[in-house]
Amino acid sequence: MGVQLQEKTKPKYRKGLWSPEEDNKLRNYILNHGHGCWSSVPIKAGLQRNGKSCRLRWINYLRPGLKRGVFSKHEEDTIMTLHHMLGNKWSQISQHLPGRTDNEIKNYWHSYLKKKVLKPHEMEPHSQTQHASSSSDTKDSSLSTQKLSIQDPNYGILENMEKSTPQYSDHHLSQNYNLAKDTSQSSLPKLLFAEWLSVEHVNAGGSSVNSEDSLVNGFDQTSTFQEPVMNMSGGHFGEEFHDSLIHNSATAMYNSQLNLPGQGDENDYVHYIQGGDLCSNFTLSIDSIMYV
DNA sequence: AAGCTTCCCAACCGCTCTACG
DNA sequence: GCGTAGAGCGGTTGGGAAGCT
Repeated sequence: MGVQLQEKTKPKYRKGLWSPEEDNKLRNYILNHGHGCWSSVPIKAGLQRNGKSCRLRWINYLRPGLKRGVFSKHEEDTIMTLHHMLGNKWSQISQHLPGRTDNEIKNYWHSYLKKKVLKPHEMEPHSQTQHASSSSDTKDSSLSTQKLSIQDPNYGILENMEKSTPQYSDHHLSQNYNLAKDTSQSSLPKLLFAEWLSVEHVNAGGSSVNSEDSLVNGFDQTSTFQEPVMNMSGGHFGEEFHDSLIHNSATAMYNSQLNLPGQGDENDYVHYIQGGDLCSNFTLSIDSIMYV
């Protein structure tokens, strides 16, 4: 009886944190075969997990193109705006933040933005110069500093390497973050939109990005980050928000000193964005420049 | 130095929705 | 129409790291 009952019980699935070996198994399987039916993935991949757990791990951690790291001011603003409009529709909000998962946004909301909404008068002064920090206490300040050190445009795909081989990330970061450091006195996390530009265009613009960096694990991260493209007509957002996006993007581009044809002042960049020339010429979406 | 507290975030849980037989 | 399985979503939890006393 007892034995029969035991035999009928569901198989014991492993729970808790994923090991690097499990990550590798899952990643390799999905990259080679696709996920298909999630319930069959752990069996075929040789994992002692249930399909749901595999799906979550892939979506929130292993999926190529994930950004991770500190949320930028624009991401933060986007979350605040969309949350005001949509409520706790994290999956919908995440659709407007490429490289961010709903879980990540949800966590960020509960750990930081919610407090910011509740206590705007206390949080505001810090948001001007330290929006990456979760609060004004010392722990969060130090945390933000720590997190800024790993704010890599390719961090999403380098994260595993960074965790297992810190020396790699140190080297990599020192190579690629001079610009981010130089362009911001304010310790704001910045994701340069050069990340989404083709290598030729980036190099032509005076920025140096190793072409190999955009091809990791056989994935073209550049193209990965270009989708989904935000509705430029403003259909997703109010007109005011849309205009501010355009303006902020133009300002960011101006500050980044890209060599765009006919560049002059920030207004030229606004025209590029609004006219669509930028997107067609530089394979750039409005989503990507939001992160500058 | 050690114990306690706080916070972050990865992961789990439970629910709803959809597709299919 | 009903039952079942799979997928997706949002709420919640718990481990661990960091700060505090």
